[in-house]
This record gives sequence, C-alpha cells and structure tokens, in this order.
Amino acid sequence: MSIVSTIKPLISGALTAIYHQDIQPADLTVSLTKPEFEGDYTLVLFSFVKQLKKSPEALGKEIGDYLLAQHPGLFTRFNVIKGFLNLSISDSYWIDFLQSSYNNGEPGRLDANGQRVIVEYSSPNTNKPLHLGHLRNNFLGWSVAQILKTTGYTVTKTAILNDRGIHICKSMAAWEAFGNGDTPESTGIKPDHFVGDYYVKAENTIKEQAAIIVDRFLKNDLTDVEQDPDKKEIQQLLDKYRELSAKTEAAAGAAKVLDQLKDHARKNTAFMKTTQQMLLAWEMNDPHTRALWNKMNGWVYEGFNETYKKIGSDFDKNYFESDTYLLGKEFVEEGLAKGVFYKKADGSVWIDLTADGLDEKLVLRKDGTSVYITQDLGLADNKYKEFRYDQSIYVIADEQNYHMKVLKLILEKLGKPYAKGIYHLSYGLVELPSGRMKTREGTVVDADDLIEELKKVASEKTEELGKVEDFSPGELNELYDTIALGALKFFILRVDPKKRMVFNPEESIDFHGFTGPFIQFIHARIKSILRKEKAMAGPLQTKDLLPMERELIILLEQYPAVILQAANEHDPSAIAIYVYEVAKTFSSFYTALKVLAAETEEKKQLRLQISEMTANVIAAAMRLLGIRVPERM
RNA sequence: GGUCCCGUAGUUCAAUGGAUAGAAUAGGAGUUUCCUAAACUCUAGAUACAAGUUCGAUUCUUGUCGGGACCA
Repeated sequence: MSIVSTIKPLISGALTAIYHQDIQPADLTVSLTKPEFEGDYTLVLFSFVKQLKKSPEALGKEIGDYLLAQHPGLFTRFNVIKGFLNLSISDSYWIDFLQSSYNNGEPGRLDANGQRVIVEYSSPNTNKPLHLGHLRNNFLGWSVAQILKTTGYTVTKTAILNDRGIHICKSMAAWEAFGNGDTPESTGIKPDHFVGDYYVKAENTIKEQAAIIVDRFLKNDLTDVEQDPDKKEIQQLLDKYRELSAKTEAAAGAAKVLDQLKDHARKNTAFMKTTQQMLLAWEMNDPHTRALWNKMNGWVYEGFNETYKKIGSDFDKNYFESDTYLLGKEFVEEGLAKGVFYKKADGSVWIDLTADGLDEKLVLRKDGTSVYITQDLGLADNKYKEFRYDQSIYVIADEQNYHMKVLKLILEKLGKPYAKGIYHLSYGLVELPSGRMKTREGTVVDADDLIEELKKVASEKTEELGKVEDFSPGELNELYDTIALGALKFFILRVDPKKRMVFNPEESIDFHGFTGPFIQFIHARIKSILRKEKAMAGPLQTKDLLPMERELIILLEQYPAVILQAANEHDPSAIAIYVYEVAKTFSSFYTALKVLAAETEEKKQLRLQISEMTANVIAAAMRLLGIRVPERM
C-alpha cells in the first residue's frame, strides 16, 4: 500500500467527519510537496473550496488539525500556504517502511491478475537487416511486456514476419542475377546483411535502368512502355513536364512531374519485370522460386536471431505473413451478411466509416484479393481463438495510426468481443538531424553497426579510466556489452513513445548525465559498499532522519506506483525518468554522507539499508527496461 | 481536399489543470589526504502566436503560423 493511497482515504474520512461531505479518495489531488516548502505530501484544496464554502486557509487548518489528532503516528506537522495543505510524515513511518522492504529483491512485483495480454512487436521485412527504427520497436515491445508481466499479467510476446512480397523478391532477383552462387558463408558476411546487400543492388539496378528509360521518354521514345496500360498517362505527364520546365518559376512542379515519370520508368525496367514475375511464380508455388525464397529468408532469420540475441529480444510465437496473407476473407462474408460492409458495382467490398470521422475503406479488391486490413482482421481473430486475450497490444510506428483505428473500428462494428482490448502502442519515428532515414539515400542507421560502435566507445572510455584492470577478457567484453546496450536502450526508452525522437550519429550516445551508464555506475558504486559490509537484519535503532536520507526513502517508496503507471499507460519512459532520479539522488546522498564511516553504528545500519534498497530498486527498474546493471565498472 | 500527431533553454528530453516550468548536455565558476570524479556543488538560459474556459493553463477549446504522418 503506497503512502499516497494510504493518505487519500484518511483525508476523505476527515472531510466526512468534519463537514459531512462525501468526497471520494480518487477525487483528491495529493502529490509530493515541492522542495521549497516544508512537508512531504501536499493536498490541493482549491478543488473543493466551493463545495464546502470555506476559505482554503480555514479548510487546510481544520483538515490538518483533524489528521494530526487522529493519526499522530503518521503525521507530525502541517502548514497551509495559499490553497495547499502540506503534510509532514513522521520519520518513524519512513524508517519502518525502509526496514520492512529494503531487502526485497523484486520490489513492485504484483500477484497474477488473471488477465492475458499479447504484445506484438518487431515485425520486420525479411529483405534487409534491422535498423535503428526496429530497435525502438523492439525495446518498447519487450519492455512493455516485461512491465505487464511484473504487474500481474500473463503475457505472450509475438512477432509477425513480413516474409513475402515484392521487397523480398527484389533481393531474390538480385541474388540470381549477380550472386554467382555466393553465400553468407563463402563471403563471411552476416547473413541478413548479405541479403540486404542484394536488396541495395536491386534498388541500384532499377535506378540505373529507370534513368535510361526516362532519357528515352524525354526523347519522345516510348517503346519501353508499349505494353503499359498507363501509356496515355505517361504521354500526358511528358507534355506537362515540357510545359513546366519551360518556365523557370515552375521548377518545383516540373521536378514533381519528373518524379512521377521516374516511377513509371521504374515499373517498366527489365529488373522490375523479372521481380514481378518472381512474385507471381511464388504465388503459384513454383518450386524453384519457393526454394530460393526459403533459402534467402533462412539467411535473414539467421542474422535476425543473432541480433535479437545480442539485444535481448525474444518472442514466444512467430507469425509469418506467408501464412496469414490470405486470412480474413470469411470476415468479408460476415460483414456483408451483417450489413456492415457493402459491395460496389465492380464487385469490390467496402466499409463506410464516414459517420466515425474516417473514410470509406476498401476491404476486398474487385479481383477478390484481400488487402492489408483484411489480413489483419483475420490475424486478430486467430490470435483471439488461440490466446483468448483481454488485451492485444500492437507495437507499430505512428504511420499506421489510421490503419489501426480502422482495424479496431471494424472489429467493433462486427461485434467482436475482443475489439475493445486492441491497443495500438504507437511510437514516433527515430529521425536523423537531417530528417527521416532513407534506404535509397543510404542514411539508414544499421542496428548491428550501431551496437558495435557503442561497444567500441564503451571500451575506449573504460580503458581511459583504468578502473577494471583486473577484469578477465570475458568479463570486460560482458561489461562493454552491458554499457553499450544500456546506453542505447536508455537513450531510446527515456523518451515518450508517441513522440518522434532525434538521433545524431555524429555525436553518438552519451555516457554522462541522464543516461544508462550513469545509472549503472551508481549501481556499481553501491555494490562496492555492500561488498565491504551488508546491512544487518533487524529493527533500526535510529529515530531521526537527515533531509538527504528522508528524500531517498520517500523516492524509493514511489517505485511500485511508478511501474503501475507505466503499465497502465504502456510507457516505459516513466520508469526511465524515475530510475534516473533515484540514481541522481543517491549520488548526492553518497557525496554528502558517509555510509561505512557513518557518525554512529545506528546511522551506518540505516544508510546500509537505504543503499541496499536503492540498488534493488535500480536493478529492478532497469530490468523492466531490459538493461543489465554491473557489479563493478 | 480530409483526418490525426507534434511545436518547451543553443541542443536532446521532463512536467495526473496546481505553488517560482524541471533535467541533461554545451557555456561559466569551483570540488579529489575521505565508501569508484563515468561523480558532486554553484551559475546562466525556454512554454511558436492570439483569443477563450478556470480561483489557477505547457496541459483543455478555437483560430493563426511552423514541422510530420496518413486517407483517396
């Protein structure tokens, strides 16, 4: 039971006793007192001043007097400033709290609540390696799953692998054209990077071939697009381009038209045609194509698994788009029967969401093939049948906000009981200072490269400090790993998921200040004390607390409330911000007060318990973020 | 054209409608015979703009400007 949830009912009781007014604890605002005022917790009085027809000053005094008289062991003093009642909690309360919980190795853990949750995250395409954006997705998904587990949910972690489609066919076609039978093994390249290199080759080939076609367009030679149904449109675009490029003031418009022409040219390159044929062959179950597809996907998975292992990401179940891309057609029938969907004259099926502020949305093409939303309906249903979830969390970038809104809405309209449990954990893109990362411009920050770079920085920095000369090479490697990933995960998770964030590769990631390594360092420092002497069990003799001691205990007491908030809001950043605050406060405490050489034996025991509890809370909080903490660094 | 998200110190991030808007970093000034200086202390610096609701607005509403995404 947290201190705030202890205090609120007492205040509510006081209001009933003094004024015979029924004000629920949930309607009270109780927060930490600002450091410039005396007191620990503050009740905001304004909100019920009107209802009780009293001045804030009188209210505060009467409530304060009542609380002090009724609960003398808990409250010691109070003061009223403007509309705020500042309450001081007794030192003995905090000392009892510390003594009873300092050695809890799993602070904040709650008993199972019987609720089942699915968290779907990562969801990469299988044509190239993971990048920084995937890392944000993975760190968020893994952490939210861990937070929910700790707060009592039964969690299943899933990924959907986008293993089919034009993107993987590009890599396949490029390997067939340029691979000469090379393999990751024969070249010594990490397998997912190997496949990604062919994707880049494919893109470059398309670009080169398209440039030639565009040149011919401009010379009025349209032989490349004889078979293209859009030939007329291309002709029109050409005319428009000539018209615009004749005027200097229309340069931007001309460039736009030129881009459209380039897109047409891309479609008509020899390479794209090969790729399209490959996709068709795949759909027809052509044995050669399927074998090639299996081989290249296998390489990618091998590489992914290595990266996942390195970053500590794992899944209970994988779904494959190649299995799910035909799902959902039964929903079309069901929706038509229920009158939720309607059929247009050309045979395509739609849902009208204009009454909900959205658009009309296609759910089945006129040729009878399904679209993404159809598959997603089917997959959501499959997952429910398998797991009977109360909550299904999708960790997907905010580009999909609209799509996910539509998904949930359609399921609601179809009367699916699980629709309300669908939650889109939407996160913003990771951008470079120059803007969005772009594959075609080669500005994508590769996950493996980034981690290696950070490990290098960690090792250089550590060697500079020269504090770990007695570490074995194995221990050193583990330490560098811990620090590098700690820095990276903390950097990403400390930001509110829904916000876009900027990553500057030039400046790399800092190890000082509001960072993972700082918190790891504080943990190592505490462990260094506790290796010399551990706190003795048994009641503490100290009766009074110094301000720094109080501050830390009060902060540590909030941990369970913080992880509950993080669980409810699906937001690990609340934990990151909190655990930094704990580490920073300990750092000041450590500088100002001696633990092992404390003034008295009683103070030493008190501070040992505070130290141990701080280490426990730091380790537990960092565990929820997927960050390890070292014993020494 | 329509819908949604975001605008806070030079920079990267905070702030359940609550008190004088917090950190970090970069800048300036200090701290090491003492449990790890990857540290600590001090200093300077910001709510895009305009109305409205409220005892009280960074937070809610509307509009303007700026950035981003999506839908056809």
